[in-house]
Amino acid sequence: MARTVKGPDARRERWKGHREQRRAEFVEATIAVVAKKGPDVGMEDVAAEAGVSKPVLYRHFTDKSDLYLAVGQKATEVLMERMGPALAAEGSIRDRITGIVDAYLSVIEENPNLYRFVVKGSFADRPVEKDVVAEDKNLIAATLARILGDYLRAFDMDSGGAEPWAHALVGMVQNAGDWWLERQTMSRANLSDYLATIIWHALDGLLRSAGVEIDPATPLTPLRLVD
Amino acid sequence: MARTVKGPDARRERWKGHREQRRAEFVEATIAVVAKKGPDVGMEDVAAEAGVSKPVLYRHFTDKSDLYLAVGQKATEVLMERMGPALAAEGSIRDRITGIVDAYLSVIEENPNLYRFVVKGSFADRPVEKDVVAEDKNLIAATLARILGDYLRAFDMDSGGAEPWAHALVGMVQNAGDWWLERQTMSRANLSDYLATIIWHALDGLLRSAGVEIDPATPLTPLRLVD
DNA sequence: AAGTAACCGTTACCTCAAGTAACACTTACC
DNA sequence: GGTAAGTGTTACTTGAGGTAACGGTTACTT
Repeated sequence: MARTVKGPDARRERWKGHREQRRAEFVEATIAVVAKKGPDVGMEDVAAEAGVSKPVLYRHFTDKSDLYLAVGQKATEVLMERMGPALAAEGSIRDRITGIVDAYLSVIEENPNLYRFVVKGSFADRPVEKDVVAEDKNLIAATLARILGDYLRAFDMDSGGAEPWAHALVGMVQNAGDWWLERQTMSRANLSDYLATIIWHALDGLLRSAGVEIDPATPLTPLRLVD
Repeated sequence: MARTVKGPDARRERWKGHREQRRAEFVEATIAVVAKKGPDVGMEDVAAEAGVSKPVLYRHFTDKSDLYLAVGQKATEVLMERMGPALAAEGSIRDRITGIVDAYLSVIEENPNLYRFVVKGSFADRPVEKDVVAEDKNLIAATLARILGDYLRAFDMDSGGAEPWAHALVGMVQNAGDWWLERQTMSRANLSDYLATIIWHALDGLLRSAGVEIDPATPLTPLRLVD
């Protein structure tokens, strides 16, 4: 009895969650070993950190770039979690922009090696197609583009520029952050403020040129969150 | 007679220029083979393209990253040559910004594989320290920072923001250009205009907040060229 | 109870690109 | 004629990514 109704064989289902969990475990191991030994770790190091030999690792990831990709996604997730509150926060626009930028900077400041691993160590050998960072940046940029587009449409403006805008903003913050991370010649708060100023002025100019006036101190209710 | 005054032995000097020329030759070969076979070429491919075997290549470059670096520098040189005129051009500020951005985009549009090789294929294996792209981006950013700083000082403004500004701008244009290059969903002119708009507004806002008013159509004599 | 589908894990190997050793020949300065 | 630079070759070493082949465990199926 029980289930003679059998789905395709319960032995197959038995592990469903387990595999996911195991992958996550290896991703954690990678992050740990990167934090310890710097961004130039190999598959063997990762396996060792997880207390296991290479083939086991390869049972869960087809490939180095597969692992790297997973790490990148995890990192993006962490990043998003940190930026989410800043995105949704109450307060003036100016302050919210600063908050978002600063959230980003604080994440890379706290995990410099992970950041380098994901951003620099990418491309996992051959295939330029399967770019690891690109995926993550695109995800972030897409999120941003959606938010921007919504706001533009809310003001009855052309939303065609939302995508280039989003990618421009992402690149701007990322590159400035990268520079800052390597030689820290100013405080984080300072940089956040500089970047937020640039963004704010650009945004203000854009709206102004469409005849929309906005006060930097206006709270401007969020249209929607990260979703 | 002649020169019994001997410098350290003329046999050493004899090749001085030659080595430089040879390096340049290999750099050209790399660029050629990358254009032909895509950004994922190995040392053997490069050597073959130059009609020579690997060890010869290694006589002139200590290392893969050494070659990559040289290629990056050459590419940066080309880029600078193309952006130079746009930097120095007469015309309104707005137009000049557009010109500079468009010059950049046109270069990556014409050499997509070289661009990918330099930007993505970087990091030449292990050493994250010796980052290939970073060098070039820093060079460009430094040039920009100098120009910006000079202008800011000319207006008696705090020039401390010039460096972050420069890195922000570089990242912005680079990332937007990257996105555009992969999926060309808008015309180059269109993107140039969007980016120039962002930059112009940011710049305008910065000056405005310091009480300086500037007309986008003002020619604004260049303080100095690339130098 | 026997079979089997999924996992656990190992050691020892293969592969391929980066980089090197060792060797031989050429040119022009000394 | 000696030698310091360069020209070039084939054949090797190295190291990291990735695989083969083996054996053990668990819990579902028959």
